[in-house]
Amino acid sequence: MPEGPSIVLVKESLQPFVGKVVLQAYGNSKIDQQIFLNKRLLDIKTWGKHLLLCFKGFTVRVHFLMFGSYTVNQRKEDRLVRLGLKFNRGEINFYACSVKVLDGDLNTHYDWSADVLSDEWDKKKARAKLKKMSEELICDALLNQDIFSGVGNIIKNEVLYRMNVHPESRVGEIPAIRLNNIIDDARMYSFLFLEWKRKNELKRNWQAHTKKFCENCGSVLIKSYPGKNKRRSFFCENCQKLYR
DNA sequence: TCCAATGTTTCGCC
DNA sequence: GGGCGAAACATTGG
Repeated sequence: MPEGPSIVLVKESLQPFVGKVVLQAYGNSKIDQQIFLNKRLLDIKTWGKHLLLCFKGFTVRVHFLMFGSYTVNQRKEDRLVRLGLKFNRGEINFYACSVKVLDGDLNTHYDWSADVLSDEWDKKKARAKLKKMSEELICDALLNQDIFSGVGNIIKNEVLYRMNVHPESRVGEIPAIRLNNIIDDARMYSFLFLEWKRKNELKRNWQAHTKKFCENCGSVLIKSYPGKNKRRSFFCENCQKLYR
């Protein structure tokens, strides 16, 4: 569920509710649920891993974290609903997610150019941000949502494998061309992820994530928890160059 | 059966 | 107050 492309698919699946009016809101989220009553769902957007339900004057941000889920027109019997929105025809239910209300103009809350899946994605800005953190390891930088909003651990592992760069490489030591390639591939792979996930063949296309062997050279892939983030990394010491 | 894990925020300590 | 790490949250597949 959680990486950016998966959230785009959630958005797509909820399109039938856009333009509809909320008749009832419920659930155990701490937000004031009165605010939804008789309000029209105007639009659904995403910013990286954030799902954004837009109403007049405010937006609800849903973040699925690791384990969040949702159902459409049905409920999970054995789960508490975090936030449910009932419409004239049908309902949306969110579970085990983070829910927050954002007031006013969404554009004051989000820099769309940081979202790797956005039309407004700006790789030059990503480049400039990376320049300011030359000591950072690339495995941490790729997970930085201010730079690569929407990139998660799977995308991180796959991009570094595809670009032949070791996760513990220092950003400032990676040659400019190669760093540019990583930036480009973060976006490119995110779209591949989206289409593979849509067709239910994402896992089949993983080359590094959770893999045992390098399909290029046959070496055993290293599994470790590098960097500040200490997130699971899979990489080939033979094919992925360490810059430091 | 158990454990790790597609994520992020908050809290406590130094 | 900053930096760091642990804890918290909560679900599912391997």
